[in-house]
Amino acid sequence: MGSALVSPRRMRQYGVMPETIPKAPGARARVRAELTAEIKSCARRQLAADGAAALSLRAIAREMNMASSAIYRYFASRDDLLTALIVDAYESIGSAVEEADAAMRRDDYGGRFIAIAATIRGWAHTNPNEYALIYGSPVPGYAAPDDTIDPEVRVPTTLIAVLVDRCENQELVPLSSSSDGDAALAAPLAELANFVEGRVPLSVLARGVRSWGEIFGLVNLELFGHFNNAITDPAAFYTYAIAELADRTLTS
Amino acid sequence: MGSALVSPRRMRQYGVMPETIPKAPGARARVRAELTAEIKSCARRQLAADGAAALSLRAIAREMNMASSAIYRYFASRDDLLTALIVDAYESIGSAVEEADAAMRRDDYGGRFIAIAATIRGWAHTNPNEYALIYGSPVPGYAAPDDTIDPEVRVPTTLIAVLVDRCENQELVPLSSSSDGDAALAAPLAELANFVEGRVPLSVLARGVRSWGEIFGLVNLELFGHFNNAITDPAAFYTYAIAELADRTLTS
DNA sequence: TGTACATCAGTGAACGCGCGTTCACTGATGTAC
DNA sequence: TGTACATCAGTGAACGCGCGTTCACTGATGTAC
Repeated sequence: MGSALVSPRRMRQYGVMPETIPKAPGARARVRAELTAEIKSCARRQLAADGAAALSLRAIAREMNMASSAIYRYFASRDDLLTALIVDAYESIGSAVEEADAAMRRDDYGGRFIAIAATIRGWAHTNPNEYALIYGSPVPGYAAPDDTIDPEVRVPTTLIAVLVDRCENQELVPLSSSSDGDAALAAPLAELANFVEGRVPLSVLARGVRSWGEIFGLVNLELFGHFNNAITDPAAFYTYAIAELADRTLTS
Repeated sequence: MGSALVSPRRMRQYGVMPETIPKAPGARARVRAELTAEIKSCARRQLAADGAAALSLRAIAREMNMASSAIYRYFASRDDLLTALIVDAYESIGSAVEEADAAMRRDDYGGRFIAIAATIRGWAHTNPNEYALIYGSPVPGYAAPDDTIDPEVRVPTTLIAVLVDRCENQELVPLSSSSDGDAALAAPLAELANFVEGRVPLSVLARGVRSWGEIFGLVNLELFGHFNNAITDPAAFYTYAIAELADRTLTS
């Protein structure tokens, strides 16, 4: 593997970078990145088959025709691999949601909201076990490190951005029970309010959180089997529900 | 254990049933029921410590000072025990919710709704791992048998009962977008509609499902850690949210 | 440019562990007559 | 009523398995001069 590759140093001497010759980071680094990715995708396949708790380094090594000890060249421990998978999952759904949002006209607030909500369900259906990994019950004995926070926050941040844009760029008709509720909400939503820096009234922020809850609640209930024998067509119902939800979240 | 007990047959001869003497089902059956319960409560403790995937028959036996093989006198397999725990958890939250509902005046629809929603969150906080067991990601490699359906359905059924009562006993002002939506909802909600036998308009039924989603969505997000660094006081926010939700679910 | 050395990927054996489940058994409890 | 037999709870050893992780090692790739 990589036996015909030329070293980065030699490339720099030549002053050229032909397509067939690996780029700057070096052949070894590239192969390393590829194998790291392959381990993760293999792990993801295993995740899909048996869930996070059953994730096994030995099984991955077996599937990759490596010694089980070789995995430790790429991940320091099982927990490290799990963290990488969690981060990847958050980044994956985060990008999907951000792209869906970006594809809509900026001032089509309802459209953006619906696009985001639809993308969440779509991603969850395409990647059910990664979804369960990040939005299902926490893996026993595993404590997520701080690296997961930033990726985790991308979805709710995108949702909040819609609210912010809606409030900043359109004349805001105060939402029905807003004036009464704002005082009661100041303390409970303190952190979130600090994040949006007053660009969104508390009552609207509260609606945003409730929407966040409803979206993931519906997806959870469906994906984890609680709609069986009750909701005949979950996709159609979801479409209906998020249209209504967009309406009530973004208009007075 | 039970060495001084008198047999049921002898009791029947005596014609008396002193408190100190075991009742009809027989001493053995009673001890058996007690030990079965003890195994389950021990398993529940283990669940709380390490999650469902880590549930171990050997660990339970160890904690109970039994041979690991003895557990098989009470549960045919690990999956059987897991099923029993799942059924118990559903029954537990089901009873809690039904009792909370029953404690309210029948025609206080908002109060009943709020009581139900508050009880769900309360139960989840008191029994976080049982909650995760039934509302979190499914246990890998475990397929819930049909015995779990009836207990599972108690919570949503109680919620629906409030809607039914509300629609049957109060003059119903049609909910805003109901007339338009009903056609689109007929197919997706067919099974549920069949269950309520037309006592509730489809648009109201849809609101019920959405509420169900929001309630469990909010509880899930909070319990599984997604409110960290965002919602400062989840309990207060939840109280606010379900009050609003009750409003929008039950009034026009 | 070629050579000497350092870095790194991957190996295979081993450690120590816990698991679910089966089985032949002992002894206590319940039942029929 | 007491006795003979059947039922059942619980034991302890064993089977076969997979796991995460460590370690000393080999050989290939990259680097400095």
